Amino acid sequence: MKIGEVSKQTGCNIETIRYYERIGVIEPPPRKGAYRDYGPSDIERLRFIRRARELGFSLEEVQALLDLAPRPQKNCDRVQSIAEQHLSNVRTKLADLKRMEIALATLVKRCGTRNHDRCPVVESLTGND
Amino acid sequence: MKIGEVSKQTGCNIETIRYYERIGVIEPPPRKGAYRDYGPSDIERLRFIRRARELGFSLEEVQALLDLAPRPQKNCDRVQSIAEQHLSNVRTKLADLKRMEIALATLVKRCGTRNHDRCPVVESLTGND
DNA sequence: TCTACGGTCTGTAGCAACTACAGACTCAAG
DNA sequence: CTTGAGTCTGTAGTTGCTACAGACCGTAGA
Repeated sequence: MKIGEVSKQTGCNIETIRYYERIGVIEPPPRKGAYRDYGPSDIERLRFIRRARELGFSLEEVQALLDLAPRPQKNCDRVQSIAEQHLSNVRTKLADLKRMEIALATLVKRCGTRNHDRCPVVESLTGND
Repeated sequence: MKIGEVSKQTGCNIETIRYYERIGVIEPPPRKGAYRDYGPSDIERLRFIRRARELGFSLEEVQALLDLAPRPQKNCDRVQSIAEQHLSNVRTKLADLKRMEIALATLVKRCGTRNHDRCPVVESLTGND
């Protein structure tokens, strides 16, 4: 199976797949002639990576999960702790973003009311504190 | 005023200030001898940048805001539209993160209950869809 | 005046996680 | 045998910094 097909089946784009190979997240597949020749297990692995990335795991975390995945029962605790750590990071980011959203929404709203001589966005960014 | 002092007063670190100069977000200040010599308006500008960055504006957006800021009344509409656009991006990210959080929390929770032969995190990332 | 020392200078390289080429090559179909 | 789509390698760009190395500057104390 050639890389274009793999790309279609996994949703990873071609450059990304080669990139993963380069940095060691996936193994270099054998070659059929000059072309990389992928098998079903490569598809699985790439799908795993893709799902994990969609959940916001870093490639480093993905790598760790991939190393633990072959013996899930044995490594469940460690997998859980990676996931928990990541969840807590996500929650931090979420809180940050929420604060940003509130601040921005306030600004934009003040723009709408037009009870001002000056631009409230510029004013607030210029700030005097 | 030397760069170290500016760094303290603005919260931008020294390398970052020089970086902003390099990419043209701030003007190169005059030199006193070999050293950059900043004035109060540089402090203001850097504080503006810092606040905007904290609200998640990209440097490109910050640049645009800085260009518009000197005539706030005239450019209020454009400032508003940058802010609105950004707010909408923030809301998109917020929604994405929220989805991630829910998915992760579900996984981690299933880990906790231990009603499983296999690791639910690995299972779900491996997936069969 | 010499010297030590902290701050500053320039220039470059690194980070994450891709993405985007250029320019060469391959391989199957017509 | 040629065409053309797909693939190959290698390198550079993206964003917003951060982290050096190695040189230099300027001032305070001896």
